[in-house]
Amino acid sequence: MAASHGLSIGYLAERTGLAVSAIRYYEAQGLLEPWRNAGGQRRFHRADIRRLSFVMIAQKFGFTLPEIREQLSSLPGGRTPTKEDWSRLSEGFRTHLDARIATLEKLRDDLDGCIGCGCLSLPSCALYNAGDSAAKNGQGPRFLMGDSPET
Amino acid sequence: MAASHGLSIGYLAERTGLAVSAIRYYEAQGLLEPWRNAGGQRRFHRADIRRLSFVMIAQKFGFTLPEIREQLSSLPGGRTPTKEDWSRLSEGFRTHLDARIATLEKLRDDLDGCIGCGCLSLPSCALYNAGDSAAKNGQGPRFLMGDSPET
DNA sequence: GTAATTTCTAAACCTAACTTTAGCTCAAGC
DNA sequence: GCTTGAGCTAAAGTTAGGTTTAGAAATTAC
Repeated sequence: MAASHGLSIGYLAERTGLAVSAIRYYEAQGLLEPWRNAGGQRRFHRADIRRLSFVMIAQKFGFTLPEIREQLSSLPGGRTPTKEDWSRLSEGFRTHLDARIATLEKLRDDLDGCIGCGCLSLPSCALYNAGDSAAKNGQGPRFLMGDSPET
Repeated sequence: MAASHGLSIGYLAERTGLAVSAIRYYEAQGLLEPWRNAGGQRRFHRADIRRLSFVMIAQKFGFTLPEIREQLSSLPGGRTPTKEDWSRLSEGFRTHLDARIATLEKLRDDLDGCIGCGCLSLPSCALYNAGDSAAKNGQGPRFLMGDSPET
């Protein structure tokens, strides 16, 4: 099944746990570049298993496919990550992850200051500005939640 | 502009910073139940500003719209959250957030144990099982990244 | 009273990351 | 050599959370 002359897409799927359709999709996104055999079927390098493993792990850290493609293409000759490459790239994962955690922790701190408050006033409540990695609109919300009585 | 007999959707948008289309969408998702005036236009309670504020905050904590709808409907008579309701609901936010943070911290710990490793072996690498709030498929991945040589 | 703004509905479109379907071709097993 | 199973492509579908568009009706402003 695992032909000596390149791996089939089905074999790769079996080895990585990915769906065949996902592997084709990744190719379309430029994460892999299989060649074709005489009959037009995709053939993969054994190293592509490692490449796909890297993709799967990078996704866990919240990277998008375009970002992962960039990480992969930062490797000399667009090669598949080696053990040494991994050490370098994973430092970037660490940074990315730390930032996500910090954002959530800030949100938690703001929440703690708000649990007893309940004003939910949009102009003043810290929760509205907490955890924004980037401000969305020019103006941002002005608004409130503790307002006047009814209707 | 803010008619004494109910608020227009445009006014609500102005007060909350939400797009008019988003407010209509939230209504379609069951988060709001405006009534209609003689001409068929939506009219909202002033308390709906608070209701929308709650929705916006809950989204920051990672809740989906169906989840937020449930939280709102857990209130007696489907009322808009009061200060007291907020204290109770926000405890749930805290729990939810703590879980998300814990997941990411576990991922970070696993990464730290893996940075120098570089095996990326799918059957044995902790990164594959780290941070899964729920196992995805029946079987799960078996797989690897540290495999045999090449091609 | 008329013009400009809002609002209305329904349906289509958007992004991300895939999956599903349809209709065919290729490859492998016996 | 014939029957399956695996693979191929292109296009459409999926989910979440909305936005955009089109064309019509209501409301507000002057």
